[in-house]
Amino acid sequence: MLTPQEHRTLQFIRRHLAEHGYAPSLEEIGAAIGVRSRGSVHRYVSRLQDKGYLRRAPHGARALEVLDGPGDPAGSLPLLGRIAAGRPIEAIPGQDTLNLADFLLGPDRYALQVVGDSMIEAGILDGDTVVVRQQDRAEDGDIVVALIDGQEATLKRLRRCGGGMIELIPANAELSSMVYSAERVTIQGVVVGQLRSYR
Amino acid sequence: MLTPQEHRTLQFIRRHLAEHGYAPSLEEIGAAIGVRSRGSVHRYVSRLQDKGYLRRAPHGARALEVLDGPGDPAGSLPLLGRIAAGRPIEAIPGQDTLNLADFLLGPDRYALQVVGDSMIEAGILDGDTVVVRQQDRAEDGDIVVALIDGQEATLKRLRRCGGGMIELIPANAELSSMVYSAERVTIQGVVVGQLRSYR
DNA sequence: AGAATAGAGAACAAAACGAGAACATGCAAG
DNA sequence: CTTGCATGTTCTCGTTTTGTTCTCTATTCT
Repeated sequence: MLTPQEHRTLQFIRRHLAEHGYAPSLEEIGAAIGVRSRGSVHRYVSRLQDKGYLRRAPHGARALEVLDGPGDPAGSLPLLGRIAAGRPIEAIPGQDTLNLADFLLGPDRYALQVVGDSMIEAGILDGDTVVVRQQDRAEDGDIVVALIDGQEATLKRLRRCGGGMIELIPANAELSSMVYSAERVTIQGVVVGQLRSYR
Repeated sequence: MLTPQEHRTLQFIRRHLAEHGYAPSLEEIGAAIGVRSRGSVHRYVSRLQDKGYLRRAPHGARALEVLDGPGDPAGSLPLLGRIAAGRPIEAIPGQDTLNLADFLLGPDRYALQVVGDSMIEAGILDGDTVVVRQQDRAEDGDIVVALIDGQEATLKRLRRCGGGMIELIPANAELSSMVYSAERVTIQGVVVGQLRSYR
């Protein structure tokens, strides 16, 4: 079992890792847990390593890695069924678990946070996050991340007009679609998923 | 594990790649992370390559490819930034990873697949999946799973009227809201998240 | 008192860092 | 083809940060 200081150390390392993407230095850990001496911090980290909570490369700066503690989330939700207005919730045969990874993850994917209302009628609201698969081709009707003149990035629905022209259609009646010659438009990726968190 | 500079380098390469479709030059990377010397940048890129985050063709200009880094924890996506129509993709300070579990999972949550268009103006489309937190209370304005007369389940926005009446408001101008006495309505949960997968 | 533990800090070693020179390579303009 | 430019590669140098190993002291517990 961990001592209070060891626990604080591990907590801080986890938090720092989540927040910055890289491990803290001994100095930083010390500042966080209220210890001035790097040597003392070193002792904590060594003990956490011995107890199997951390892995560490000798002499590598910030070469800390947090190992799986007990009780890490599995990444899935119970999928109870379908809800339609005015009916009881109906189970989906053969489908009782929603695995987030299967649902959204995949190779060459990344997330972008959407600013603005240009795709609101496609159910993509200001502040939503879209999952984009990186690729340079898209089909008509796909929602794409497009680069115009190598400068402006935008999220729009794609349609090919005749004559090498490309139409980028917002899903917002207040905005009008733009038509560009194909050379001016580069497709950076296609939206394959979307997610939102309330509050 | 990555050092802070290595991390910034990788983030910038990812973003540049997503936005422009080709890798940045050493000079551009240097400018982005605040290093004047191409040699130093080269060292970063080499180290990222050694650590398995990048692949690189020798002597090819801008011949960089981002691999699925060993440091990317399972169940997460690289969050490259914000996209607003007509602007370059802008990095989000202090936020470069989207952890699906943090984003959507939590205690007492389950998923429901939505059938119908009754919440379309709230960005919840037919076929979307909503994440619901099970609870029997909700605040005005929450989107709730409500059970009417213990029979019909429905997804609506909640509003309390005076006199023990409850209004369930669809987000669809073609439908009208329904008002029930409080006894007839049971709240099953509150929508806390939503996700969608295209194709 | 004696043993165990924690923090401070010194001293050293290794790694990371930034700069910049020098050279190689590939590409495109002339 | 030659030249020039952008780019990648390989160095060296000096500095700073970071990790490692000590010893010393204070505190706690038995």
